Amino acid sequence: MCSIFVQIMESYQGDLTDIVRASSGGAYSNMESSTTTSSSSQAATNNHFSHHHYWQQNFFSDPINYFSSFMEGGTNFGDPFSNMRDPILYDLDIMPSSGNNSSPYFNNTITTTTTSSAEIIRTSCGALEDAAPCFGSNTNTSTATTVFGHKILEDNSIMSSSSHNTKNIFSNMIQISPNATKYNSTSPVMGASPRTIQPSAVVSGNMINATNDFLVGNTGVQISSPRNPGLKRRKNQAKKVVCIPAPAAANSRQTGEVVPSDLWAWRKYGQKPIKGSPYPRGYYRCSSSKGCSARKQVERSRTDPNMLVITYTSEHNHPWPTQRNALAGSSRSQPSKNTNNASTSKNSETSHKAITITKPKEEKQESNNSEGNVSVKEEIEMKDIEKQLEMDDGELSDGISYKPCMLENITSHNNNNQSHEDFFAELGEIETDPLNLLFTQGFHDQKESKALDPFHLFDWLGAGTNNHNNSFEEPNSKRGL
DNA sequence: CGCGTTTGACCGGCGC
DNA sequence: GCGCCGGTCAAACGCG
Repeated sequence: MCSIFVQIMESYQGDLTDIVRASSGGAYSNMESSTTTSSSSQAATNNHFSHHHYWQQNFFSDPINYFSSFMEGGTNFGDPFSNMRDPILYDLDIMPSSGNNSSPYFNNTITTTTTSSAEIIRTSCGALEDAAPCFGSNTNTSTATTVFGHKILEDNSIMSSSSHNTKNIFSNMIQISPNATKYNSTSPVMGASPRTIQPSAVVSGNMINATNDFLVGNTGVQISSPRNPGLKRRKNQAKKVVCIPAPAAANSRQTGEVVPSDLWAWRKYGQKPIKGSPYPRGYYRCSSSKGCSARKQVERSRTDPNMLVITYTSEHNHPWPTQRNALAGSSRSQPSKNTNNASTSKNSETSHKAITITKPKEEKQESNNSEGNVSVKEEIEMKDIEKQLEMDDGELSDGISYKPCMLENITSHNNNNQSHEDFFAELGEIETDPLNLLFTQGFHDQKESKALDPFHLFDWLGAGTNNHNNSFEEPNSKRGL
């Protein structure tokens, strides 16, 4: 299973050296373990990337908006566009359903801390095993559980989960451990009790509030023109760090990283070698809209070259890019691409599907969540889990319901099943994914008809980012399986 | 033409 | 005060 940690940091000048693995298994190991019978070992890690291109690509929608969207039912940050759904949610939903028979396995766990100087949101994403058919071979052994949960964790949950090494999905999470105390004193948003983030035990507090504090509280953070003296350093700038499995280097450009795609259009404006790291850091800003201050930095973890660390800074001040915008400038070709036919038939078709799939066959009315369109099926499946989760998370009860989109066979998976169970048991309330409906139906349909290639969606989702190169263009060819 | 990347230079914060 | 370092700019260039 792959794990993604999103870390929200207040006034954190993160040092990637601080990134550590929670466990020896590492994200990849987890990813692998979920998809294969073998226990975690990093042996196969390189091959994972291709398998997970799909989710990687899709998973990286703007975490800021992503979180905000579900935290406040899409209304948050004081952002006029907060209602805009983050494509990431789509991604999350898509994944599970995209699978064929074997249940796709996909978890998304988000945690955060309120009090810590570093606001942390973890996102754990299960490997898309089943997407594998589209991506090529898959070790695909035992049934992967279709666990598709988006969860918000409280720190205790995290803690405990981390303690269950073999059973908990968190056990192998990579953790970003910022120098939590570094800027405590200066951070207005920081909680009263800053604390150091421990590698295995991260988060605390109520995520919602924490996030709100962070997100909303930081809305006042201004990022003006870079050369503006007062703002250049942005010590207090809100940051979110995402650590993900890095795509195969071979798929990247000469000097660039394979940056997971999202719907936002990013333009690279700089690259710098980072001291202490053999890998350069790429600087991207949102090109979807002029004046958008959203930026991100992409670099490989110095501690684990297989991991990409993406730091998001600031927020988008505009709606989701339109299709056109998302695609704008994305046409730049990559020399070695097009090895995969599936990836070539891009955008028009898929995007259309993705966009048009806006209503689930069955909708659940989330009273508090204006966007809470969740299929009944899903809800039922998640009922039990949610019950457990609800108990843990009082914060989320604010009408925010964040549910796993596709939860199938939750009990039917292999050796990792239990981890999921533990996982959910320890998680906070699951929220309804506001974006579920978008892809939910689409994938159900797809699932049934198999007519819809996950790649198509993938393409669509990936269209917003840099280029084709970032992604999944060569799911098979680069896989090395 | 409009978008992207590349890349050297510039600037400012920070530590010594 | 100096140098290191990270973040950004902006010109040059590529691509469709």
